[in-house]
Amino acid sequence: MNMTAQRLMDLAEDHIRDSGYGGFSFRDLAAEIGIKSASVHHHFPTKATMAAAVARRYGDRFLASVARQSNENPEDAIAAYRSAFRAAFDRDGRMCLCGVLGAEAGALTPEVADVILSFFCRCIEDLSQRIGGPRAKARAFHVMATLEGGMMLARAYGNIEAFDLAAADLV
Amino acid sequence: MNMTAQRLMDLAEDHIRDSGYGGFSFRDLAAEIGIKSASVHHHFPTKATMAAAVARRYGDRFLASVARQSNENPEDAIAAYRSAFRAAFDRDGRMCLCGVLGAEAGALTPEVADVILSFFCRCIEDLSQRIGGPRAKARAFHVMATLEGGMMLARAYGNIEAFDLAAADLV
DNA sequence: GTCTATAATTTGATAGAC
DNA sequence: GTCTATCAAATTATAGAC
Repeated sequence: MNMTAQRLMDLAEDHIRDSGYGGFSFRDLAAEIGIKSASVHHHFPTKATMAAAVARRYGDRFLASVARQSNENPEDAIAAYRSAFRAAFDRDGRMCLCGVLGAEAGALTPEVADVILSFFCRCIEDLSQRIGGPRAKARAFHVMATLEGGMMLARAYGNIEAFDLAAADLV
Repeated sequence: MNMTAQRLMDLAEDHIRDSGYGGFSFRDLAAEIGIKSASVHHHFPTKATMAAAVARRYGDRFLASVARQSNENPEDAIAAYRSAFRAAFDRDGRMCLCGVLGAEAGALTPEVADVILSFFCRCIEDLSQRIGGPRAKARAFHVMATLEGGMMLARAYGNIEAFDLAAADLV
């Protein structure tokens, strides 16, 4: 993966997090780094392929980031996920890439939908194991839903306070 | 508002709930009821105007639906919201229209974004009053975030069980 | 209220030269 | 790896007849 492909993925990631799958075009991305749209096809054969690659990289990075957090007890695991999502939103006011695409599920090719589903499965599996106990699975679903929904509300309000209010009492 | 306009709004609502703002076109809607796209412009001047009208009607109907539920205590209010969203998802496997558009916030015109924000404000104001107590506002944000995120997860999983797990412990 | 016709733009994608 | 050139299709929108 060379530098141009990485810059293209960076831009696509920003656009998707801001406006969804329809929020970027090969022409726009190309113009933003000073090349032509035909050159983008050299790095990614189709738009769906590129979106899948971006979502895969996003998921890998996110999981790696929460894995670096401490893991003493269930509260730590939940806090790690909350702070990872919060930091991203605080940085640029955009929400979770997989959350945006998950909401648009009907517009996705199976290739992209698989990556999105995989992201949620991996998060919930990881959270479940770290939370533990008889209600681990339900608690993991609850945490992911609240954090994704909290980012959605913060997007609509244009204010991270909505996320903080929504996620304050997460247990 | 005549019957053709209502049928067009019904179709647009389904498409948006499935695939977002980019998930419908005037041509598609027109074809689905057997007219031409130029005729759609007679009922709605622009696509953004139509999306705003659809979102407004969706919000009015949703608020009216939860208002009809009993309101004895905070648990009743939360249950009313949960069952209203759940019933819609169970009916056709699609999520909340305002949730989808909220996630795509960057792609919306100010006109549409205003309606989406208004929906969440109205829900949270209503929930807050019915929940009551010192933590009412935070609890309302938490409930809305969990339900919207729960629908997003159910969309990604293609299974309402994800919603039920996420929302099971809502208080 | 619906139609035909069409404008103007954007989009995803390809062929082939350098 | 990037370019020029181009295609085929889709999209939003408008003008004006019926």
